[in-house]
Amino acid sequence: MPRPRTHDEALRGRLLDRAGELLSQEGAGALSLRRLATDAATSTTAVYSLFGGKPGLVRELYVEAFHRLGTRLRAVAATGDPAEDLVRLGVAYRASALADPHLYAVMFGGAIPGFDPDDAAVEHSRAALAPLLGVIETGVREGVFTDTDGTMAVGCWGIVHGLVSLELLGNLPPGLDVAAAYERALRANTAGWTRPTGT
Amino acid sequence: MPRPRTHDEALRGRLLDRAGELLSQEGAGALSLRRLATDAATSTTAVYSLFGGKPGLVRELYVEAFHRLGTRLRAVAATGDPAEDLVRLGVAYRASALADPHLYAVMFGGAIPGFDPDDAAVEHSRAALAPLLGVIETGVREGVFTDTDGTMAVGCWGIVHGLVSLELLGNLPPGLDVAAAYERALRANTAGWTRPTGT
DNA sequence: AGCGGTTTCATAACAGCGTCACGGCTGGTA
DNA sequence: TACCAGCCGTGACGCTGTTATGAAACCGCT
Repeated sequence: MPRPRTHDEALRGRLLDRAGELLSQEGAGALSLRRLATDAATSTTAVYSLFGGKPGLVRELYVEAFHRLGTRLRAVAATGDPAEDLVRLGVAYRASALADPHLYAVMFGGAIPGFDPDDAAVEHSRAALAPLLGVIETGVREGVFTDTDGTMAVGCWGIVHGLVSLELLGNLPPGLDVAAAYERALRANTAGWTRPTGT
Repeated sequence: MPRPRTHDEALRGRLLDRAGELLSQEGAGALSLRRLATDAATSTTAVYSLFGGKPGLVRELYVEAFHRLGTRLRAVAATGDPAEDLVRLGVAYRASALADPHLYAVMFGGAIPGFDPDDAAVEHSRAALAPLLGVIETGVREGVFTDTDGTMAVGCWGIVHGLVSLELLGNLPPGLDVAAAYERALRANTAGWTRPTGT
């Protein structure tokens, strides 16, 4: 009979914790299997037993990262105004990215060369954005937003991700008040999807 | 007297051409100095003489990439309607990125680990976006756009870059008509910056 | 209790990477 | 013509992810 898989859960946790620390504190370049194994008092082979290799390990960090992002987005309280909620979601998204830029780079920046998320992992990324879809659906139902086919969610995700990416990569003009510009850009984009009312 | 620098311009051109080919055809992972040197019938040391190292070589590709992007954007003819021009610029931007995704990854994706563009290189990126600034300025002067402090350009660049990034990384939902959704999202965002007129 | 099959993980090696010290060759300068 | 700064080929160093090998630990079974 094949012995059931009895991986060392403590070792697994240690590796994942330390990998997250290395990534967050020193960036993707510092996340090498040898250093990770040394820091976790094991050898590089353990990573292959537990995760199948470096990409498998990074996949866990990737999924965890979207889990955290989803938690932060779900924590945004509804104000009753879908347009306002949308902007607040965007602000929370940016805060999450700025809180751990290297982790954000793993999610969207292709920071680790050998790693490409599979479809199942990408599914986690979409699940994290459920609050965005919820707010838009509410707004459409209330007649505030004009979206008909889900394109609005794509557009909102696009501008949020794009601005955060540009900021993290240092491509925004120096001296710009990023927080203010970010919020204004989000409000403008939201306005473009908002049904004109007699305000 | 020190002899003036008499770099082998032919060798320099061969290296840059082949580096661009390797990057475009097989991605950032295929761009190794050893392979590049072999393909160009030289040795890796030549890259250090001519470019100072791999980051220096990639810097040339980076600048060239923005030069091409700028050329494509400048080729977009003005229609007289700034809002329409803005969308067309966005479409040209996407076409440029899709034409060479790996090159786009060098520009914005951090595809090559050791490479971070210096300020002068980043300046080239902003220069390539001059047509965007021009269209917005025209729109503001004509009273079509409501931007006052340049935030609109940041927002437009953000949504364009964000959507293109998500598309290239495979994060958009499968089955989506990307071209149509992209253009609709751009029109909505533009509408959010457009002064309401009695249409 | 003790055995056998199976998995985990340490050791050590391999190929590939960017980088650089060394040194021969080249070609403009004096 | 003699010189010598600069280019670039050779070879090495330390790093990376990966893997073949083998010992030890563990499970279910008799």
